[in-house]
Amino acid sequence: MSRSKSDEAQQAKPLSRIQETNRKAILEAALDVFAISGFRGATIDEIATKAGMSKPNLLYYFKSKRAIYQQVLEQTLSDWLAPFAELDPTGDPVEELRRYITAKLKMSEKNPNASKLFANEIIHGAPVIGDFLKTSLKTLVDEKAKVIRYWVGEGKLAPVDPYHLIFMIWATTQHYADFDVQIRAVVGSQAGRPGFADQAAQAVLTIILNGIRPRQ
Amino acid sequence: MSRSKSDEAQQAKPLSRIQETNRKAILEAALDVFAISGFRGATIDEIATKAGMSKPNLLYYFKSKRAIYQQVLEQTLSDWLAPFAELDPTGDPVEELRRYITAKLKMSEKNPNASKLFANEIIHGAPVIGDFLKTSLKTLVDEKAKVIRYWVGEGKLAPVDPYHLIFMIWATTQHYADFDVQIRAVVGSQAGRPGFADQAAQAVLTIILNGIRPRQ
DNA sequence: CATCCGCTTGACCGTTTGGTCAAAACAGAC
DNA sequence: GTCTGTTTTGACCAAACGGTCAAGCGGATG
Repeated sequence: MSRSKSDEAQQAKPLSRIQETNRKAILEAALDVFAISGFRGATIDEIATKAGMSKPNLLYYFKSKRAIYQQVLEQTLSDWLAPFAELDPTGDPVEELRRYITAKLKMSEKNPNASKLFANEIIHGAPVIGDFLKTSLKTLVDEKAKVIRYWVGEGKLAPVDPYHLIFMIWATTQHYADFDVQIRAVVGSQAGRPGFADQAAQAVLTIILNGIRPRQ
Repeated sequence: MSRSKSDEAQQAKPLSRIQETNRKAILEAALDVFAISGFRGATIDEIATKAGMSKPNLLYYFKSKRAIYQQVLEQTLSDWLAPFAELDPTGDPVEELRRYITAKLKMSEKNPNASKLFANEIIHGAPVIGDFLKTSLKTLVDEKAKVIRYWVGEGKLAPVDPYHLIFMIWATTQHYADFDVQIRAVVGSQAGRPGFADQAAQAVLTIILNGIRPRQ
C-alpha cells in the first residue's frame, strides 16, 4: 500500500496546520450528515455549517460533494475492516471469532454513523466502492474463508459455509448500528441503559458461537 | 383493523378499473425507485416514466411524492410482518423458527426491494413509520418475545434473550436483500447460480438453530 | 351530434442546491 | 509598512426538482 507519486489527488505538498484542522472538521461533519441523510439527501451547506464554515470555504478544501463523500468513505472502510484482517489462523477458532464479533459490536456502538454510511452506500448499489468490493474486499474475504474452512477441516468448528458465516457476523453486528432506531423503538427505554450493549453482545455471541461449536 | 368512515384520505368512492391499474403501476414503480435511490434521491419523474405515464398524470393519482412513499411503505410493511405474526406458541419451537426464517429468506430473495425500502427508512431515522414502530410493532414483538421466553422456560430452547434472537433473525435474513451488491461482489459469479439461495438458507438455519437448540 | 366527465399533458413556477468567481480579509516574511 | 500567498466570503448562476394549472383528449350517455 505504498503511496506512489502519481497517487491521484494527493500532491506531495504538506498540509498546513489550518488545512489539517479544517479538513478534519469537514470529514467529521460529513460523516454525520451523510450517515443520516445519505449522499443525495446531504447538502454541502449543512456539512459546512456543522464544520463551522461557509459553503464556498468548504469547497476550497474539497472540490465537490462527491470528493468529500469518497474521502470519508475510504477513511471509514479501513478502520472497519481492520479487526477482520486480524483473524488469526493459529489461534483458537471460537476465541478468535469471539474477539472479532466483540470488536465489531463495540465499533457499532461507538461509531454507528460509520456503519450507516457504509450501509447506505451498499444499499444504493455501491456506486463509489463497488470496485473495492470486487477486488480488495473479495481477496480479503476469500483469504479468511480459507482460514475458516481450515478450522472446520481440523474439526475445531462445526461444518459450516465460511462465506455465510462471515455474512452472518456482518449482518448481526451492523444491525445494531444501522437499525438502532428500530431497536430503540421496540425495546423502549431499556436501549439507553448502560448494560444493554453487553446484553446484546452476550446474546449474539451465545447463539453464533454455540451455532458453530463442533458437536459430537 | 376495520376501516372507519373517517379513515384518512380514503373516501368511500370505489376505484375505477383504470384507476386501479394505474395506482398499482405507480406503486410498483415507486417501490423500485425508492428502494434504489431512497426518498430524497428518487424523483417523481423517474417513477412516472417507469410507470408509463407523465409526471402530472402521476400527481393526479397521488397528491405528493410523500403520499406515494407512505402508501408503498405501509403496503410493504404488512406483507413483511405477516410470517412473524404466525409464529405459533403451540408448535415445536425449532420448527416454528425454521419456518419463519425460511419464509423471511424467501421474501428477501423474491422481493429485495421491499427490504431495501424498509432499511432505508429506518437508517434515515424512520421519519414516516417511527410511530408505527413504537406502537404496533413493539406490541407484536413483545408478544412474540413472551412466546420465545415461554419456550425457553419449558426447556425447549437454550436460554437466550428473545429480543436479541428476533433482531438476529431480522438482521441475517434482511442482509441478503439489503447487501446483495456486496454479497455478489464478494462471492462472484456463484451468487447468480440457482442453488445459492438454498445454500445461504441452509447455513443460516444451521447456525441459528444449533445456536438455540437446548444443550445438556 | 352534443354534452359531460374522468383522464392526460405541455408549459410553467418557485425553491433548493451544487458549484463558480472575484474580491476582501488575513497571515507571515522582509 | 509593504508585499505575497493563503484563507474566507457574499453574490451569483444553471440545473434539477416538486408541484400547479389551464387546456386538451376520449369514451360513455343522451
